[in-house]
Amino acid sequence: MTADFVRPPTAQEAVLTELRRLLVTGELAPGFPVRQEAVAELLGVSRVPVREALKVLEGEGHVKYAAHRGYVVSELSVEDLVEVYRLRELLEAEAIRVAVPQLTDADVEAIAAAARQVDAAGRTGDLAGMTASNRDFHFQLFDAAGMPRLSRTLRQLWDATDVYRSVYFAGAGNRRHVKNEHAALVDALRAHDVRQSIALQKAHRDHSVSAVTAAIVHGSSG
Amino acid sequence: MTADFVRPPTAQEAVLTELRRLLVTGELAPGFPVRQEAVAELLGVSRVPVREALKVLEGEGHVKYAAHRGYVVSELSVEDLVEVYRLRELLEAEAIRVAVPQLTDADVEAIAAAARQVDAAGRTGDLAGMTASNRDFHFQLFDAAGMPRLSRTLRQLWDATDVYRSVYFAGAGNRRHVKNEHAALVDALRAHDVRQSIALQKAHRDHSVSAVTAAIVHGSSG
DNA sequence: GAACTGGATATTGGATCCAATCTGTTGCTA
DNA sequence: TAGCAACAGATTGGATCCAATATCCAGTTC
Repeated sequence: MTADFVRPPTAQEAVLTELRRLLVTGELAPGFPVRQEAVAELLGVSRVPVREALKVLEGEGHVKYAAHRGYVVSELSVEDLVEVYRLRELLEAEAIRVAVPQLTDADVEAIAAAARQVDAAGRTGDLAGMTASNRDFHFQLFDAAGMPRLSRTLRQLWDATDVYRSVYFAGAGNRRHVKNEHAALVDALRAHDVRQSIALQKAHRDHSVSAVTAAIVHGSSG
Repeated sequence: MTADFVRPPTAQEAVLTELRRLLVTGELAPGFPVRQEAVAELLGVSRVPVREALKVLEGEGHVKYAAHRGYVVSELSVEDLVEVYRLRELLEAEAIRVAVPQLTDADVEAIAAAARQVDAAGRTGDLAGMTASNRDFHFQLFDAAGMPRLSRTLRQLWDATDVYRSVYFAGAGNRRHVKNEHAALVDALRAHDVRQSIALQKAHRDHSVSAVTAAIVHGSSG
């Protein structure tokens, strides 16, 4: 019997996972109301676990809630996006500052492996795979700082723009950029060069921000 | 009829407010399990809104959740505390950097008024009043940056240590410190002096960290 | 005596039902 | 026609009931 299949211990978790997927794929699009009954029926559960999952997503900013009016998928304005990237700049720099000096060879290799996975997913045009392994690449680095609260905050910030991120990976030119930038960052990590790592991460981030900005101004009706 | 009392539109909100109060006053002490039934009975509601409120608190890190085992009030280790203060340092500096140049006279006066309220509460020994108006003092400044996500993140960080904060205000010497430091900060704000404001906020924060650290190592059994 | 098995109890998880609120529409009135 | 009241349907909020799981303890086996 294969042991790598774990059914979620609770329905709330299963609902949460599925709602996250619907949000990042855009099947639940920004601005749309989330009908509890519809979600419950879709997933074959009652509304109770749906409501608990929605409360989690509300805390993460993915949906907005108004009493007796329900949940709506959050829309990200350009100002929000700029703020998210500014906060990421401050916090990712801290994570790198702390993590890089204490990276082991095994850490670096794991990060490099994630970079190769991004690349592999890119070659097959697997957008979901790219976003997942890209996230893996960056958070292996951030988590190495050993600051769980920092990691959690960074995850929230990344989550907020996840809906729009896949548009960046859709462009072939961007994919080539990503590959080169990841490779350069791995080199800097291997050399334990903090300044260079921070600079490369910043450049990497700045490249994606314009693509995501464009996605927002075109995608949103307002 | 006085209009300043608004009953919460939903029970979840009422439960959330009350649970927050129980957490900051320590009536729900770190490490203790939160029995849904007990909370529900205490507040005269069913377990459903209690569970939704607990999911919010879980997202904020106030309680920890394990499936089928329920919620436990989070404990803050000294490492957690150090991390929280480091993140505050980074983010509060940013808030001040953005807010101070664009503070209006009215903003400064509102902040100064909050400082007087802290002082007034201090003279009557009203610890809850002190923590509340102290928070008001600082977040009027942070919010003036016009960065809602930054404000939200800072609130989470402040919340995390709120349980332990009142011990700081309990000392008469600390109260005098607070008064002087708030006054100095208001002067710097009035002068629109960013560097000085950041420095004073840092000193202010550093003074409280040792008191809170002491509270943790004495209060916790581990 | 240590480890395991089975069941009793406490607690959480989820489904269903009903109440409260919101939204859109119809019809009335000025 | 503009505005308002009343009603109907849809949707959310909450209470209750039952199921699933965990914990604890007694009894059994080796």
